[in-house]
This record gives sequence, C-alpha cells and structure tokens, in this order.
Amino acid sequence: MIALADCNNFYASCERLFRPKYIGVPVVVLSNNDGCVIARSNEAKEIGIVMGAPYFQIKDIIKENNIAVFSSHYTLYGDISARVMTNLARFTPEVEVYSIDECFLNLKGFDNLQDYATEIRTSVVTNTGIPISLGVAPTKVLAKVANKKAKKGNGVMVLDSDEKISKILIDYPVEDLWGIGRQYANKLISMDIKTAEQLRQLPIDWVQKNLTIVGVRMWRELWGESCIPLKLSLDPKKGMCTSRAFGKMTGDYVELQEATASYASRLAMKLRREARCATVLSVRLLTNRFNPSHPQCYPSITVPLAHPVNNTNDIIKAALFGLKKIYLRGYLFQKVEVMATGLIPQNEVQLNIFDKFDGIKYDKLSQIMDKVNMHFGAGTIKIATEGTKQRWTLRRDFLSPEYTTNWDDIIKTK
DNA sequence: TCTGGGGTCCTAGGACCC
DNA sequence: TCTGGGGTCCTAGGACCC
Repeated sequence: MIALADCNNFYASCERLFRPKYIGVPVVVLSNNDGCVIARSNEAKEIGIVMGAPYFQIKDIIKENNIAVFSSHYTLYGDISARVMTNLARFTPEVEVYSIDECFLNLKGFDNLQDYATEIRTSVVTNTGIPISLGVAPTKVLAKVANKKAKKGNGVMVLDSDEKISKILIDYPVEDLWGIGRQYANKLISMDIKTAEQLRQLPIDWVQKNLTIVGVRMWRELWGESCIPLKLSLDPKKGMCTSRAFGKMTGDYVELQEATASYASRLAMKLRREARCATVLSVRLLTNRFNPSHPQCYPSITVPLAHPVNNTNDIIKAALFGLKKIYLRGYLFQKVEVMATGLIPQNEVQLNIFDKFDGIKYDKLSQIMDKVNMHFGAGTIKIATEGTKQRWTLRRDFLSPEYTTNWDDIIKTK
C-alpha cells in the first residue's frame, strides 16, 4: 500500500506558522510579482477566491473580506518543506518527495493502516505545525484519489478494498484524476465520460489511442495494478531554466542586459549546486501576451558552448552573446528566459588539448562567490553586469520575514 | 499599472545509418 | 521494368505535474 501525504494549503499554512493571528482568518499567497493567487486558506476558498485569480482583479474582494495577502516566499516554504519531509521519513524507509508539499510513502508490510496513517498525520502536525492529509491505497493514482477525499473529511482515508475503491470512483470527477489535465478533461467530458469509474470502464485500446501510454498506466492504476513505481532517488536534471517576469516591462537594452546577466548568474549557481555543466545555453525574450495592444514577439536563440561550463562568468558571457543576437528595438519586454540544456556531470567534463580553455580561474572565482553568498546572504557579491539599480526586479509588496533562514528575522521572545 | 516558474514524459516525423 | 527493411537519433510540439 502507498500513502500520499499532502500538506493542506501549504504556502498559506507556512505564512501562518509564526503568526497565529492569521489562524482562522482568510489568507492568500500570490505568485511572483504579486501576480496571481497560488495558495488559499480554507476561509479564502469559502469566500470564493479561485486558484490562479489575478490579484489586481480581486483587490476589492480582498479588501471587503479582510483577506491577508502574502507575496510568495520560497526560502521559507522550502525550509518548512524540509522539516515536514524529515518527519515523514521516520515512518517508512521508502519515501518519494514528489513536490514541495507532497510525499509518497511505501507502507507495504505495515498493519492497521488507518491507525498508522493517523499517527503519521498527528506527528507531522505536532512537530512542524503544518496540517497534512493522508490518502492510502494500492497505487499512486488511487492514493491521490484517497488524499483528495481525506482533505474533505478528517484528514485520513484508506482505500483497502475493491468495494471502497469502486464506491469512491463512481462519483469522482474525471478531471480531478492525477494525469488528466485540461485538454484530456475537455476531450473526455465532450464524449460524456465524466467520472473516474466511466474512464475505468473504457477498453484499454481506446485509452492507449486517445491518452497514450501515460493514460494506460493511469487506467491500470485505477484498477489497482501498480505501474508508477516510487522514485526513491532523484534523477539528475536534463535541463535547467531561470525565467522570471520583470517588475515592469522594459525595452531598454542595458536593463535587459542586467536582467539576463542576473538570471544567467542564478542559473550558473543552480548548475553548480547540482554539480552539472551545460553544453548548450538558450536565451529567449518575451513581450507581454496579456497586452495585445503592444506589438508581440518572442525571439530566441540557442548558443552551443565550446566547453561544458557552470561558472558564472562563462554562462553570463554566453547569455549576453545570445541577447545581443535576438534583441529587437521598439518592443517592450516582460520577461527573459535563460535555459541550460545538454547537461553533463561536472566531474565528467572532457578536457580538450586543442582548447585554450581558461575557465579554471572562473570556476575558482564562482566557488568563492558561492561561499561568500552562502555565508552573508544571496546577492552579497555579484558580477558587475548584473547592475546595481535593477529596476526590473520582482514586485514583492507583501513579503513575510525569513523566520527560519535569516538570523535577523528569527522571532524574539521575552 | 497589474496576469507565475520550473520541470517531466510521449509522439510523430525527418535525417541518417547499413 | 523494377526502387527494401530495419534501426537510431534528434527535434518540435503537445500533454501533464506541482
């Protein structure tokens, strides 16, 4: 049996953790640039705030209902997530951290699953302050179903018999299944397939033809046959991307250079953290697609790197080279994306005797910068092209303190 | 004024190999 | 007159996830 542990309204719960005054009142958390709602407390859901609602469109409702608003704060959420996962890992040797707020647990061989799941839940709530729900079932897809049901009940749902499974699937909306997104949902509903049970009753050939092999796996899992194994270790990433909308649109080349250099620097840091080097770098500029009155364009370029690298200087150099090639005058850009692909392990980089590669000194420089920034805080030391004014940076008007990751923000008690 | 970011996997089609 | 079979690799596009 597999359990899915899922934090309730995770980001909203994190914001509440150190400020009990927000318990019991509606809370929402916004995406980057304070753009859209990406997490809601139950009270905010009841008021009718929908997932993904643009903040500027719901400002009035927020004011009328005294909803507490927060900018997203991933340093905090990441740290709280690690606490939750550490707690969960005490209950079984096999866990898969599936996302920042979800974890699969292999409960094979455990007895009294209802009691055990309840114990897990109580433990996490007590030790971390984050409420979670557990769904337990023979497969991952069914554990997802169970979890959703658990959230509506008392936080734990165990599906340990065919009768229980059938009973739940019969009115389980097909679009709520793990693996059915908007496109597939539209397709299925237009064919009058509205519930998980109806989907399960379709012939497998139909599923293969219309929902591909991915759909077939899900279909089998609905019948209790485990097809999506637990991933116990992380696969090395195949690509990495740093992409972020600006706080304001800009067509200014110097500003775009600053932003591109800055994102490239962040990307290089991520590469080093995973001990990978990039062989290809792509850069793309994007205008604001929500503003059709402005001319639109999405120029991009792929820059092969002569030597696989992950030092900040070489990554910035390649990114700025790309930017220069694609920059178009007369457009207002909303976003730049810097993407690294063709990743290889850092310790497998081939040396080339014909190369006059002088990156070694830059590698060393990057290592020192990482140390400084780790110790004194991100951005303490950076490359000059990243700029000092940075007028394009994120809007984060409602940012909470870094309660667990910054000495200055730790709560003081008397 | 204002609309997120970062990933994975699968398929189809084309280029190329012997 | 007639023009194979079997395979790999790459890319773009489309679906999905949180």
